[in-house]
Amino acid sequence: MNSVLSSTKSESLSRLDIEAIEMFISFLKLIGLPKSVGEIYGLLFVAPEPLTMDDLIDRLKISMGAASQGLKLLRSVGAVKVVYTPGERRDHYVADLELSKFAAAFIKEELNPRMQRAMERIGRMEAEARLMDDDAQKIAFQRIERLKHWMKRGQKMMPWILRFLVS
Amino acid sequence: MNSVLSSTKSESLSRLDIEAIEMFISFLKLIGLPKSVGEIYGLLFVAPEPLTMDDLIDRLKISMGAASQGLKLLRSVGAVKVVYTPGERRDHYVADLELSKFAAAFIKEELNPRMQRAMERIGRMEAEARLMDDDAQKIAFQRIERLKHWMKRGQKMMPWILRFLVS
DNA sequence: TCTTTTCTTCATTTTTTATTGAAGAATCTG
DNA sequence: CAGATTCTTCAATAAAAAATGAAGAAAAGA
Repeated sequence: MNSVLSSTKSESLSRLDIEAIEMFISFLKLIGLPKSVGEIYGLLFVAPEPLTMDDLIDRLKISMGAASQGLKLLRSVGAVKVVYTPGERRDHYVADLELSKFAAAFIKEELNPRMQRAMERIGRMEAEARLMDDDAQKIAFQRIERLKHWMKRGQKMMPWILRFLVS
Repeated sequence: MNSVLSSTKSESLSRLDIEAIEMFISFLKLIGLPKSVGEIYGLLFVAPEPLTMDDLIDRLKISMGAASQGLKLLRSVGAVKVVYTPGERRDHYVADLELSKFAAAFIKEELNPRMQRAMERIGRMEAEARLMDDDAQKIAFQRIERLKHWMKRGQKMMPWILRFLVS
């Protein structure tokens, strides 16, 4: 059992905690993640010891559902790890400090699939354009070329970015 | 006046239009822009001739307000230009095909300001950490170092990305 | 196996974000 | 400058996204 002294429960947030949390809320929002996920990761990032879900619920004042789902997401992108603590019933969580995980997940889960679908779309657009009369066709192909150009550029850039991120 | 034949009003969307629109909705959403902005840019991107706000309202079935605000935003990032058409009362709009404008605007308006604020935050975090006792301080500085590391990495990367985008 | 604790899921509610459309400002035309 | 047209703004509404918490599943211990 936790002694009264060692319990991290119901400790309130330090200024350091709050700075970290606000920072991650802001950055993670950028890649489309909800506030609660930023809060959870932010707190875990600065926490000197692993925290339980209860700690998070308690200190961040978020619901059980938000905590569970947020941790699930963070685990799925590898940004949070479970630390099994012998003699403790609950799971304990720590932040993986490798921030590139977020960017990598964003690229993998958001950007790449869209690019994939865009390539298919471009194929269909070319088929449509071929049915047009000369003038319209010329303009259409010009624009489609532009799209292809940017797609290629994106695809050339991505591996480079990933390599840069991984260090 | 528009002749009955040349009027582009109330023409419905071709499959090509729809592919382009869906594509831009999807990509612009990625950088936090609303659907209506994607629709507007998508249609302008494939339109062979400049369109008026009315054309957009008509063909996309969006409200006057959405059209006006969407065009304002797109103009502000340089993704749409006004083409003055002699003898025509209304403004005519064309898409700037330089897609990098979106990425550049995103970096300038979203990413950079956040990085700026993050740097300030990190300064405050260091001040807070200095007030902690030894053990906690050591851990705190370790994490703060990590943040600084990623900030530097980001800031090194950005100009490179921008140069790459501009071509 | 039964009981207790911890965690997950998901229907509902809340919050946030985007859209609408009417009022009125700005612009053009004669 | 009056009248008509076009465009912008913004309060109200609608739509989308996130958070809540209760029901129950999974896991651990007795």
